[in-house]
Amino acid sequence: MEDRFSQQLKKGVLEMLILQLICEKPAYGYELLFRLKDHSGGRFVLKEGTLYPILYRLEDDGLIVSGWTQGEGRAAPKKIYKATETGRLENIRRFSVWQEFQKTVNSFFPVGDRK
Amino acid sequence: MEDRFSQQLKKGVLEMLILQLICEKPAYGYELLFRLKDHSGGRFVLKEGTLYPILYRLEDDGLIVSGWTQGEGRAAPKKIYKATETGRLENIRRFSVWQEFQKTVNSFFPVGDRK
DNA sequence: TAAAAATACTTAGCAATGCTAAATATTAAG
DNA sequence: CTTAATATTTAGCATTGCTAAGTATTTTTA
Repeated sequence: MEDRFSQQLKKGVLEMLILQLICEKPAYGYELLFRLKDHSGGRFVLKEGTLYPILYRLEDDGLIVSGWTQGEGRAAPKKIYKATETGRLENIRRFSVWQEFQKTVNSFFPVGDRK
Repeated sequence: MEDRFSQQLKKGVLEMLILQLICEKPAYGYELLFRLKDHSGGRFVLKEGTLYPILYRLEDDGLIVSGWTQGEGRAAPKKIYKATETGRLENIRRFSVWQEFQKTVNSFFPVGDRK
């Protein structure tokens, strides 16, 4: 299990990362679990109960849109998400806010501490 | 007002920063509001209702200890917090976790995006 | 071919933390 | 004397990540 601190650090950031992944390439939910896990070197391993509500929020906020795949062959239908133009702009804005945030936080620690 | 995203980014980080400030120098609550605001260039401006519960948590977790000032002159008593040895170790650990976390998150964004 | 595992999505309820707001009390400033 | 600043406390809400469980289909395995 993960400690409380690491858990809290993710707040907000997970949504940013999922939006970034969808901006890179349209994706369906279950697939994102693996892209997140792989891309983070196993550091962000989510259960479905964490991921799907994030997708619903992003859609409610108009940052992504969803559509079901038409039965290709005999595969079960999947819900594909892709970024809207608003979503792409918001993604850029969030990364910029995140970068500023990092700078501010890091400035609290003397340079010597940053190995 | 601040947007939801910026608000969520603070989760966990505020507690880390307050512990860091107290590790640097013992302090009382009200004073920390100003040190936080000044050190962050006005980016972390807390109400008392945000700060004090963080101090109580840090104390409950044994990372800081408190003591009241003896009436110096006719000044009202203040509750001074200082870091315990456990607190100093935990502070170092958290900064290390925070640094790893930043690296992982940043790796999701192509280098070109990082201005 | 029957059982098990993997794929895929949904939902309910809990825990942690930041936010607003307000109450209390003392001291300093007008 | 009234107001503002200092200083601490507490209550209640919103957001978001977590666990857990349920449903349904497809693929693998025994």
